[in-house]
Amino acid sequence: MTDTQLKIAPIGEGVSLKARAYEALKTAILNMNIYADGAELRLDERDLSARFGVSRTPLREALAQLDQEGLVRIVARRGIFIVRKTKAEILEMITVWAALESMAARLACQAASAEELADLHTLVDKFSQDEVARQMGEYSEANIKFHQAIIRAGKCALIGEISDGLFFHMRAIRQRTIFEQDRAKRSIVDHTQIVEALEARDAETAERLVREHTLRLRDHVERYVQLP
Amino acid sequence: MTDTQLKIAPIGEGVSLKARAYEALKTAILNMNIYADGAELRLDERDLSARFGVSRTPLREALAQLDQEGLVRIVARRGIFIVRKTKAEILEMITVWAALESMAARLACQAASAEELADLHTLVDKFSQDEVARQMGEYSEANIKFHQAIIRAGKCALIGEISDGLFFHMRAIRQRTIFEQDRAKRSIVDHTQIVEALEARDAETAERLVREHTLRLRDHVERYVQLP
DNA sequence: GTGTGGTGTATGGTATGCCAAAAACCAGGG
DNA sequence: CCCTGGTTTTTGGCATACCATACACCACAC
Repeated sequence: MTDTQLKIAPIGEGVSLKARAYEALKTAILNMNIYADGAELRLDERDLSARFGVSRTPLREALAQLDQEGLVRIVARRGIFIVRKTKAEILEMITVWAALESMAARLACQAASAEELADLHTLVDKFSQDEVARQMGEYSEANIKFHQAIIRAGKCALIGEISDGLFFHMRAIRQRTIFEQDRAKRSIVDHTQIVEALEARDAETAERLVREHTLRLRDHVERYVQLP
Repeated sequence: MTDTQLKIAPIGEGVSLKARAYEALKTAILNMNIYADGAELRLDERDLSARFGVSRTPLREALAQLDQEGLVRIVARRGIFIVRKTKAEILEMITVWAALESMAARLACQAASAEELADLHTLVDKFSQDEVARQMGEYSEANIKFHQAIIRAGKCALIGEISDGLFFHMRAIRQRTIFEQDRAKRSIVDHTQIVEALEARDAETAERLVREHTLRLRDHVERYVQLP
């Protein structure tokens, strides 16, 4: 495919300061272990604006957005605090995730292309063949990819958006690899069955398997994961 | 119950100007028929701040929040535009709604109190008995209450939050009573069956019925509703 | 020592003004 | 009449200054 149009170089960072501050803060919060004991959960507008080199205005807008997304909580004349999700909130997020991904699986039975199904198949095969050699971290990556691929195959952008938000909130927890403890083998079996149902275009079964798989994760977290 | 505590009057509206501007704008947009031909879909920061009697800063923050929620779209140096949802987006919202409410129904089979089930029963009986006499508007109200009651009975706050957002976005459409055209009788049957399944604590059936009910609405909209 | 009231300080909320880019407008030439 | 170029206006983005309140600290009375 030859370009007949002149592609304009993106000159400066065409992004607004607000958007950049938002991304910077989001990744900063993500890469921080907010569950550590001595973690500084308080942010200061003036300090941040000085460190970013921008004024408070765009920074405040970025923080307001993070507040709305639930990553931080802004309290008037008190401060801005990084939110630690409670266990109950985590469980609710997994529940919603189960609802959305199972619906995505249902949709995928109609909407998924043969190529997407092949990709899913590959994802499963890949880490079932040499599961032993894999480190938990790599398995976790593949695990995430698998679930995201199902959601994508459902072709419902809104499900994808909401799920992405949930994934983000849970990443701080998932990093501790607690979720996957002792669940890898069971997951591989589950995933295999899910792919089979998708390939058979069996919506009822695919939906049920995905839902049960994720709700089992929910129960696992409820029973064995302890959160501050 | 006698109050032994001194109830402090809320002196001034303890709410921030941003929050008030947000609410005002939200209801204003809601009460506006944005699908009319001559509808003014453009907002102006300075004009709004003058009309509200507040400065641009809190107003901008309120608008930024509405932007994130998808009610308006802010384009730098172009303007702020009220968003008209496309038909595809409406269909996706109904799909997500189906996923969430069916999960809520499943949860409700475990979590719903006898009282909540009785309330649901009442809601169904109420407008099945004298459905003929009801105006479509009243039916629509009862319809919404029914679905919200199911979600509440599931006891998952996050499902409630997300659903509320979806409901809001669809209200502009629902006001046109297009959704319910020719669907009232079928809905009443559906609702009756749903309540029966809930009362039987039959999670599988309740989930399936709710999902099918909402997905039928989706198909109805897809086929018969025409959006600009 | 303890409680109380005042005062200073930190911090988010708000108002205001300027800036740059996009759009609208306008004048001139063909 | 239409295109073209520049100029003005509009509009959201950003910086800055000030405000109001929650909190901490301290002096003082008991």
